Amino acid sequence: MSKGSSERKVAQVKRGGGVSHVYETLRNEIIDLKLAPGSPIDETELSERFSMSRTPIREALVRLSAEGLITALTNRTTVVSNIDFVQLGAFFDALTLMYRVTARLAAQHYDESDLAVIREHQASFSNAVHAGDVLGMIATNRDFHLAIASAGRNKYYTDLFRRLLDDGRRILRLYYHSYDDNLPRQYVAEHDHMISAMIARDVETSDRLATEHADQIVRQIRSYISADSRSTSSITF
Amino acid sequence: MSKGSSERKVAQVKRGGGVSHVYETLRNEIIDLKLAPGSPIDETELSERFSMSRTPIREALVRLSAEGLITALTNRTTVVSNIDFVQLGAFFDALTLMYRVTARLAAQHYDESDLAVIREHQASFSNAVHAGDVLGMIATNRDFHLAIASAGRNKYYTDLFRRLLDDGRRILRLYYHSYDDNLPRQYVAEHDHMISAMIARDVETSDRLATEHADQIVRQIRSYISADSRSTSSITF
DNA sequence: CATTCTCATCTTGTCGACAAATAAAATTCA
DNA sequence: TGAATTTTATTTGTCGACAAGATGAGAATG
Repeated sequence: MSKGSSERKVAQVKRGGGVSHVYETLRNEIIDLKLAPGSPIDETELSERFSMSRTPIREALVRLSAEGLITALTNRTTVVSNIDFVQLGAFFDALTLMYRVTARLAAQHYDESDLAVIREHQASFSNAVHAGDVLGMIATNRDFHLAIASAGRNKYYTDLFRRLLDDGRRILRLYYHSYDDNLPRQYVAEHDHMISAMIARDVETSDRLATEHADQIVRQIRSYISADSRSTSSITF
Repeated sequence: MSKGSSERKVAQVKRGGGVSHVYETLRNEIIDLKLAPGSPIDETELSERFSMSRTPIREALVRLSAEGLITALTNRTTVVSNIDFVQLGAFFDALTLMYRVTARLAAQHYDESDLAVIREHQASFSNAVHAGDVLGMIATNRDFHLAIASAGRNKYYTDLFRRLLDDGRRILRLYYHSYDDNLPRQYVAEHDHMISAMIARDVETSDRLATEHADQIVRQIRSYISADSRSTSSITF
């Protein structure tokens, strides 16, 4: 713009690769609450930040909008979607059901490669817990459960579960300062039990353990919300 | 382009309204199989057809891609997604579960306005059945069940259910020529029973009826597929 | 005659610019 | 002073054009 012709494009990785980069970057920032709910998103600003035209930026935003992570008001500025506390009950309901269903299906359909991936994520989660890395816990926990869902071989459940876990990440991120110290260790053990039941191809036990795990997490989040004074101030508009 | 300056834009409805028009038009054409699975989608061609630039066309395509209705290969032409017969078991599984869950929740949470909408769609379905309008049946049946899902007040379930019902529309559309004559009438009766159970707020009966209804539909589709010789030739990709 | 390389053409991905719509600021009028 | 209205400015939606990558035809070579 100002420097002239010599500066082409620094990190023009691939033709079409910039879009997914913007998409994933923004997606992570939204889920990790680096972009606060309700904060406006300026296309021109992003265009400068990623040093690319508004067109690919726009495409990434459309994708995020389709996922419900941002809300696009026509002709007005688009904003980061709010965390919908009104639908919290629906969230817990669906989350619990997906925990159960994916655990059942994983016990039925998993193969050795699935198991390897699951164990890997469980190890990462365990590491994050012992290191006291709360953000790592939240992320690796999500990956662990998503790996179980993948082993279940049902894309419909996997897709919904991913959406739920990501919404959950945002909520947990909001309350992570009060993240308890002993609960994560318990989660590690519960994960191990779930893996054992899956290996035994024991559908009913897998279901039961998943239910308990889900109930535990729901209870945890509920207690955070009721204990935290911010819960009311976060309910915007 | 050639005529000069006098022709501006004929149906420039609203600024930003063209995108959703393209989106919905293409969406319906894909679901109704007017656009065959695997058929290529040319942006320039659509640009001429809707008499607008490629930019809004592209935005609609990104949305459809996010929904999984079209598959975009980078730098290559995008195609209408295939009906995934490999995942058919997963489809039936998720469909049945959503029938059950939404019926349960509707019995718990519906209000009078929901009931009115549901009855309206049921009437439309009934009309389509008596008129022998197969395409109308498929569409109104979808709307009926989606209305029940809405009454359940859980956006996660509603969104997944919509996706499932639309995938189901494509499959039914593929086999509609063998659509049986007496089954639809039975469906009308089953729908009425489901409404009655909902009004009685009887969760367990709603669940049971939904399960039976789902099993019936799954059985129907399965019989079509096994009876139809096209089932193998349609497995493209 | 088959195979590989080259080149032309076509489609997509990206860009800069302009127009419409909205939000903000300034001005006028009661 | 305050409310209504005009003006300005910012931001989004759309456009036409160009460049990168891909597809396919035809030439060249073995």
